[in-house]
Parts: sequence; C-alpha cells; structure tokens
Amino acid sequence: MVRLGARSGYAIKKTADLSTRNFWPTSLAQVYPELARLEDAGLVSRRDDARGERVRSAYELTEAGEAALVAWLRSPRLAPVQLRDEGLLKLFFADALPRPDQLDLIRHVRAEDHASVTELREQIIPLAEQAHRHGVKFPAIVARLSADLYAYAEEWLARLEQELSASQPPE
Amino acid sequence: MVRLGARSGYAIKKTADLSTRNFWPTSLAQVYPELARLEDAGLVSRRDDARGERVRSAYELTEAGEAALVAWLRSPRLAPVQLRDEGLLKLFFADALPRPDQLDLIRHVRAEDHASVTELREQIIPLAEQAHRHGVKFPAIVARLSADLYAYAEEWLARLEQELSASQPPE
DNA sequence: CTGTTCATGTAAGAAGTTACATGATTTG
DNA sequence: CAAATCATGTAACTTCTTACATGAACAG
Repeated sequence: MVRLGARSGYAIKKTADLSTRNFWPTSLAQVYPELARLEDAGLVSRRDDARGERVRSAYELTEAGEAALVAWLRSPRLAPVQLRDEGLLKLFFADALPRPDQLDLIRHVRAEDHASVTELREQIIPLAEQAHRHGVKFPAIVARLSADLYAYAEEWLARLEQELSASQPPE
Repeated sequence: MVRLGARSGYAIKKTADLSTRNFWPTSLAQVYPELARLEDAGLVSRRDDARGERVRSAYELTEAGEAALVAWLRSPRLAPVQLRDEGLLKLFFADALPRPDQLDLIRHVRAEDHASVTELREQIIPLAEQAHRHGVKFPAIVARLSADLYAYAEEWLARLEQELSASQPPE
C-alpha cells in the first residue's frame, strides 16, 4: 500500500477499505504495529510529516522493502484460502425449511451478492481505474474479477430459484 | 450436522471437513465445547453410545433444537462474509513484478482454483449426491455452486493470461 | 463555528487454531 | 500385529476486532 502511494497509517487503512477489503480485511489496530515492525526490519522508512500541530508520519518503501515485496510476490507459497460465508452455510442446511422459506433464503443470498456487485462496480472499480491510468493495472483486474464472480453467483442463484419454483417439493 | 446424521463430535468434524469446510471451517476444539453448550441449552440431547471400553456420545436434535435451527435459517441476518485469499492479494500488488513473473503468478492462482474444482468434483460432490438420494438436496446444490464458481474463476484467469501474453508491457 | 475527516496509538476481549494428552477399535 | 482410524477433551497461543482515548485540521 505504501508503494501504491498510501503514506500514512490512516491512508493505508482507507485505501485498503476501498480496494483489498473484500479479500483481505484490515483494521487500524493492525496497521500501526505492523508499520513499526516494518520500520524495525528496515523495509520502510518513516519521515516526519506533521500538519501544523498534528503529528503525521510519511512512510516510504526502502530498497530492502521493495525487494521483500517482490520476493513475497514471487514465492510460490499461498496461505490456504479462508472463507466464512453464513449465506452458503444456511443454504447448505436449507433442507430443514419448507419450500417457500427456501426460496426466500435463496433470494436473500442473491440480494447480498447483488449488493457486492453494485459496490464493486460503483465504487471500487472506478477508483481502481484511476490507478490504471497511472500504469497500475492489477487493482482494476482484481476488482473486475471479484465483480464478475459475484455476478456469476447471482445468476447461478437466479437459475436455482427458477428451477425450484418450477418443481414441486417431493415431500 | 447432528440433524444430517453426524452423531458424535468426531463425526461432526469429519462431515464438516467433507462438506462445509470451504465456506465454514471448523476445528475439533470448537466442536466439543459447542456440543456441551447446545446440550446445556436443551437444543441437543446426549446419549451414551460406548463401543466396548471406548466412551462415545451420540447426539440428537431435540424439538427445541430443530426449532432453533429453523429460526436461524429463517432469520434474515447474515454475518458479513469474511474472505482471506492470499492469491488475490498477490494479484492485487502484481504491478511490482516484471511481466513473466506476473504470468507465473496468474498461472499459480489458476492452478489453485483448479485444485479446488477437482476436489469438489471428485470428493465433495459425489458425497453430497449420496445425501441427495436420501432427500437431502442442498449440500449438493452448494457443492455444485462452489465448483462452478471456482471453475469460472479458473476460466477468467485463463483469459487474463492470454490477454497479458498477447500484449506487450507498456513499460 | 460545527461536523466530518484526518491522524495515531493502546488495551481489553473475542474467536479460533495448534499442540498436547490419551487410548481403544478396526482394518489390512 | 502394526498402522490407521475413531474418539474425547484441555491448554496455550495467535490473531484479530472493538472500544477507548485524544485532538488537530478542514470543509461548508
């Protein structure tokens, strides 16, 4: 984030909320200690950047920091994906519901997917495309991938709803 | 899980690993205390079910437990989706890499997606379809949705790889 | 001149994982 | 008869979030 231009801890958190939040959530209480660790390790440098009375630090990547970033990006290890999705969990157990409630649940999960698509298309993708104009391509790529995935899930659930509406419950 | 036939804590964990793991991970150290809480709340009943010397408990849903399950399924609140995906995070920052490494990264993330598709199609869906034959439909529906989503992501990344291979980096 | 945003941190608590501890039963 | 699986739990630890605490600068 520092490399992409977020210079203060506050700016890092704000940028993350508008870009990586959907696949890598971050809280301010993580950002500040992490910046301190990175500085100790010599991966970022801190410069005083006060606005009048208000203290502010401006961080930049050091050469070692840039190298560490690239080494991480190149390393083939990926931590296992962690997903917690209560909508899918409810769907999994939906056999316990009568048919009309099953359809309500499907519509509800679909609506959540739709909200994600909307947020991505209206807020996150436009921002990422600004970066695109400055030669930074991948934030926009990831945002489009995310939006397309949620849109695909939305369509999938719409088809499911139609199929279940058409068929009578066997019970 | 108890309702679907997993009677011991161990069986619950095993079932979860073969069904809900991808969207709701569970550890054994959660299962046992949670079963105790559910029993205290009167939502499950515990029966002794020893195998010879080895102690074993068999749990069943009580009427109150069934009602609580249905109430949860009907309640419109969904906890926010939590996702942590290092592959997407690396893609997000991939502008820091030279083009060939970007392509390697995309291929790597795609391979992980492919592995998920394979696991779902070869192990999880077949199991869920067994339940389907006993009138339990939704585990198979959710497994198919998951598999289709991963397959969609895989194709999306294949297209991205082709586009990036065809175009020369502007830098 | 008031409300929002910018800005930095700490502390307490919740949630969840890994490792520990133990041992019987079943399968090949 | 050895290895894998079944089975139940606890303890320590890690990770992350929420709430707290504080206050300057800026926009309307």
